[in-house]
Amino acid sequence: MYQYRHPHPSVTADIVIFTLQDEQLKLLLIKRAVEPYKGQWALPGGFVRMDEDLDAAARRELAEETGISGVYLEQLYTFGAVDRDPRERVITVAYYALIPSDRIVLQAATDADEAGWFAMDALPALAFDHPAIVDMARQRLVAKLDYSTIAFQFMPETFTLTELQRVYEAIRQEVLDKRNFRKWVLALDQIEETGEMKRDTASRPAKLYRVRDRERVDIIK
Amino acid sequence: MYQYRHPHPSVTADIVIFTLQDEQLKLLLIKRAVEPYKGQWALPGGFVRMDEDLDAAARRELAEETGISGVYLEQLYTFGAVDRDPRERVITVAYYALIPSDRIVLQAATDADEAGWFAMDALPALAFDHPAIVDMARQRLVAKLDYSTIAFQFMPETFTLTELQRVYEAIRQEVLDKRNFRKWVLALDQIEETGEMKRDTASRPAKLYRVRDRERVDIIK
DNA sequence: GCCTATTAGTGTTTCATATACACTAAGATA
DNA sequence: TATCTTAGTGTATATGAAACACTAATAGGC
Repeated sequence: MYQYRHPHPSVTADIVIFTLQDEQLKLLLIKRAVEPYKGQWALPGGFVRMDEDLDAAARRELAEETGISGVYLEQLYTFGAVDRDPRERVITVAYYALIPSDRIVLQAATDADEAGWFAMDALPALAFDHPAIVDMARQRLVAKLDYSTIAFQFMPETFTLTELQRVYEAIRQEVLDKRNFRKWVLALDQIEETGEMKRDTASRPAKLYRVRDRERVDIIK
Repeated sequence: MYQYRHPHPSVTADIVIFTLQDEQLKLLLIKRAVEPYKGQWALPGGFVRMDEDLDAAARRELAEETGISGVYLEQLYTFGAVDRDPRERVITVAYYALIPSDRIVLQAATDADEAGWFAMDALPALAFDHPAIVDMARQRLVAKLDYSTIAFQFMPETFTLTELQRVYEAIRQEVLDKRNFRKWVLALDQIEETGEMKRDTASRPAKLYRVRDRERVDIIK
């Protein structure tokens, strides 16, 4: 048992894990195996250990739930309403992560009872205040599309300009002009031609591109 | 004593309190009365109580340290490095607040041993990881100048356009073109003439303006 | 009362960036 | 070889940002 002279809250790290699949923005959710909200879908997450930083806790949870490491992860917001957890005071530091579409792993690799990808416009009922967390994460992602190169984090090693455009369109929920998009994205000077072509298609082959520096997310404008 | 089956961190709310004084961006700091970092300057803040939300904790600390309430307050980031506090694991949810220049209260009204306003370019040594917190707050403030109406939160009830311009110049550390600034700020459609003039000056009187909706901070562009 | 100093107030031109818009090219398949 | 499908490309227009200098109103000194 651990004793303190004043009451202490629990602190968790919850993660909104985004990916793009079938030209749709999707979210990884896990089905809760225990009360409260047993059987309901929720964001992956768990308690921050005493010997790990907040980012490390988020990365560990991400790895445990998805087997994925080395992806873009950013702190979103800290949610600490008194009654957000019916058991005890739990403050959660929410993160969001972006998974390249070629790194979506099998659900068998996950830690939880059941896990699944859900399209943003077809989410199931979520436990706790997770709807608010998801909503804020989506807003942040949409906002960051405009002033950063964050969207590249969704791309596989190589990709075509049309594929990249579909990512922007899926997140912003609108169609973009092809010529203007290409002009804009090439002017960012963040992607380069690989020299290869995408050939497995039944039409004209498309040039393949790669991100110059995958680690980096720049602020633009 | 409070007992838990797993170790729990302490959670605090620390606040970066900005104001503008003498055309300079300033920060409220308190001198620590106890170890660790006794005698050093630090951000105001304190433990989050079990029965209060995070925002409420930040507002309470703000009131205790400055006597000020009802000002703009926004969550900044949560800092939780393992060793950021030498005593025990302390995770701090950092906030920043903006104080109108006419609401700077006497230091006698504060809770702490000693408190004072410091210009951003002449800060004393700060306790804990507070330099990093202050730095992030300054960056956030500068960024928000460009895409929100946050700067109005620094203004008193009525003010002249020149005074408003000085606020932007102090925060952005650059001089702005008078005509372009006025065109831009009036086009925001967020301030209006009071009909009064500022007359206590030894030159041409200036029109006084007020913010239409002081509660509101809009995202612009 | 008038001259001087000080800050307030005002438009237009130029440049850069964003938007609108339609046809040709390359390969696969029938 | 004709057809289908997606890739790839340029220009004209509109909108917003930046550069730039003089007149107006008051206070204070003479």
